[in-house]
Amino acid sequence: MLRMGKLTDYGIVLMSYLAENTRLHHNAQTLADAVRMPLPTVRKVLKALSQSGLLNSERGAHGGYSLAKPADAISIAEVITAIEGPIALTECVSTESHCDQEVHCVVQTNWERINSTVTHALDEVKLSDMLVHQAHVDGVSPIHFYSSVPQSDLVTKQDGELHG
Amino acid sequence: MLRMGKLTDYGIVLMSYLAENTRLHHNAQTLADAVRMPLPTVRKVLKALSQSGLLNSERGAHGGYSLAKPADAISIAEVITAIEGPIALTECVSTESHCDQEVHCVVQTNWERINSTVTHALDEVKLSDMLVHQAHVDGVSPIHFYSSVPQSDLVTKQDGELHG
DNA sequence: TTCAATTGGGACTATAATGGTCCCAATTAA
DNA sequence: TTAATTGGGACCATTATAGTCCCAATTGAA
Repeated sequence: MLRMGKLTDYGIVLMSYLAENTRLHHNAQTLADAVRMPLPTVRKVLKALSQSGLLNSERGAHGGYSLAKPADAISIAEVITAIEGPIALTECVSTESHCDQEVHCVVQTNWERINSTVTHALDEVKLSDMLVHQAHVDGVSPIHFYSSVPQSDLVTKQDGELHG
Repeated sequence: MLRMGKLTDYGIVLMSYLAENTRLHHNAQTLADAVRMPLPTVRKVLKALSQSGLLNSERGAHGGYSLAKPADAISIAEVITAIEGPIALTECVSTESHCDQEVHCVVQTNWERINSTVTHALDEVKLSDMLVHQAHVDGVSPIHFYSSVPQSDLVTKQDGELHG
């Protein structure tokens, strides 16, 4: 099974949500509520997306996040890369690889081709393509953006509860 | 990073080797030697490939493995599936998924599309495509089929360096 | 028949990766 | 100043993976 981390899935969901509500102000707490994920995890994902330049962030009171580019200019590949690092199916095509046999490795060349094939495929799918219901459904509430991810796992333990 | 297990990489290498030497008799030990991987691991991978019908196997003395189909009829997707199970980028598109929100989950539909895009891409690459040097090099020894995978294991993991 | 060479089908363990949580510093507005 | 908020980690528990090993079943040959 080709795998992608859960955090990346969260990332797609969050980005999709932001793509839908570009006007509003979104801080981590708001997003966590809207998407029904635990705040700490949401914050982690948002940080990664922000660091990669996919999100603009503002600190301080009234801070928050917003898309750095239009939704049709953000590809799924970018989101994946933001959270999981460069797309590389095998170690040998990653930049950190230092396999001694590289020079002789015929397989590597082919992996690179496969890899770029996949990367291209994921690059053609834009964030805006994820908002299908825009065209099909009217009046869909944000609740429909819930992740594919297990709610059962999501224990709501949050670190922001300092007020007694 | 989109990940694929090392065992799958081994699998590709082994399959490639078998595709090159279709005539000869190949038992696990022979293959392990040819490809310079530890025997137990090679056996594990060969079992998986055999179980999925990509390899024919013969038991008993003089037993061994051979490709079940011509190399141009075996896709990379098949090999991946044989070793890692069905290709599914996220849990929600896998058959074992039991996400309560599935009905409401708009994202899922899109993931399925992305997933099939990737699957198709990997389906178009055949095992025979991995044997590039057939056309370019003459007299290449099996040694060139070494895996992309760690001889000296990759321990260079330092991701703590994050500053925009 | 008996033995040796193989694959089949696991079980098992140590290690690495991941998910998830939490803490505190820096920033900003009121 | 104080409260709200992001930034940049550290930390731990759980899971997944790689890798090894064992023994039964099969087959060919002495």
